[in-house]
Amino acid sequence: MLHIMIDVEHITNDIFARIRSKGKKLTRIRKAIIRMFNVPAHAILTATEIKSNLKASGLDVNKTTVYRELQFLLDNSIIGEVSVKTGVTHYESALYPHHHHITCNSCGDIKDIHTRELDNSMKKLEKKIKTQGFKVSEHTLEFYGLCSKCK
Amino acid sequence: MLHIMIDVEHITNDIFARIRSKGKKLTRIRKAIIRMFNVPAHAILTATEIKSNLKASGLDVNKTTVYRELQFLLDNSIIGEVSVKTGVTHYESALYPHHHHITCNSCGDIKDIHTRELDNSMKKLEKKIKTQGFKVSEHTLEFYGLCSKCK
DNA sequence: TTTAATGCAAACTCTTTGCATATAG
DNA sequence: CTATATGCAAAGAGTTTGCATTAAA
Repeated sequence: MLHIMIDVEHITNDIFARIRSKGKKLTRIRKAIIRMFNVPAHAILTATEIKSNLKASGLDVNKTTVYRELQFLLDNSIIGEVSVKTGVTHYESALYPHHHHITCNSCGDIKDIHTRELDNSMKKLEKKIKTQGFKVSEHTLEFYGLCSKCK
Repeated sequence: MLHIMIDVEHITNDIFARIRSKGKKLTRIRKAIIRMFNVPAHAILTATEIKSNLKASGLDVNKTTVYRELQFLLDNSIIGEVSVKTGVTHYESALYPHHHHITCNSCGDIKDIHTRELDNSMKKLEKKIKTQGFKVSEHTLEFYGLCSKCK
């Protein structure tokens, strides 16, 4: 089992500093959402989940604000979209090492997968695609199946 | 460049036979949509695209019918969802060899990618994931970048 | 003739936009 | 103060549902 250490506090402070330096504001809501994404367990969240998490912690925020905040965080490369075919957009921190996901087809739970053994053949493949006319900037790899609870 | 020969007519007839044997009906609309997916070029389509393709060929079909037909084809494993993060659900034939896609971030065009060189390490990886409690049933691999026209 | 498929209207979810108000810096 | 962020209402996509009608087998 590969463990990757992540200094959540350091990452979070970097994000806050970057936002300040751009003249944008660090509101309670913004800070709460950024902290929600940047936890050791690496949260994968939808707009609705963020809204209810905020409510649970005493912040009753309008859904419009949540969507606008997600757009802001996307624009500033603080979060990214997760490519899972569930119909609803999922987001995750953009500041964690490159990794992939496995989604449980039964309960919908999503877990991280680190696939260093694939990285080399993946790089070769992207070069091959490049020679075929396409310039590859990123890729997503998603696994689907049943988690230990559901199988 | 790897070419894979696909007997479209044979695949299509198999699908038609399967539908008949289940007591479902082969309507003009159903046949037209199935043929739309099962072409040598391997179509990747949205509900809206299907509706306008049908209209172009003289069949003005209600959008509800298109969505219900897509659901029917999904339920019968005749098509599958494509995992691209564009916000709209894309579908493709489920009866083509396992492959992946590259999406152009500029024009939205999607092309097939065959990645046989990756298959072995992918299988190993899925076994590894299995030992970690998850039962993997499928995976998606999507590349994003710029196509030759847009770069 | 019987079951499946279709059209239409309406509803529902997710997401975005316009505008007035509130708040961080 | 002044730009940025927020709330509210409304609109817009994409998709689904209920019910009456049509068409395939």
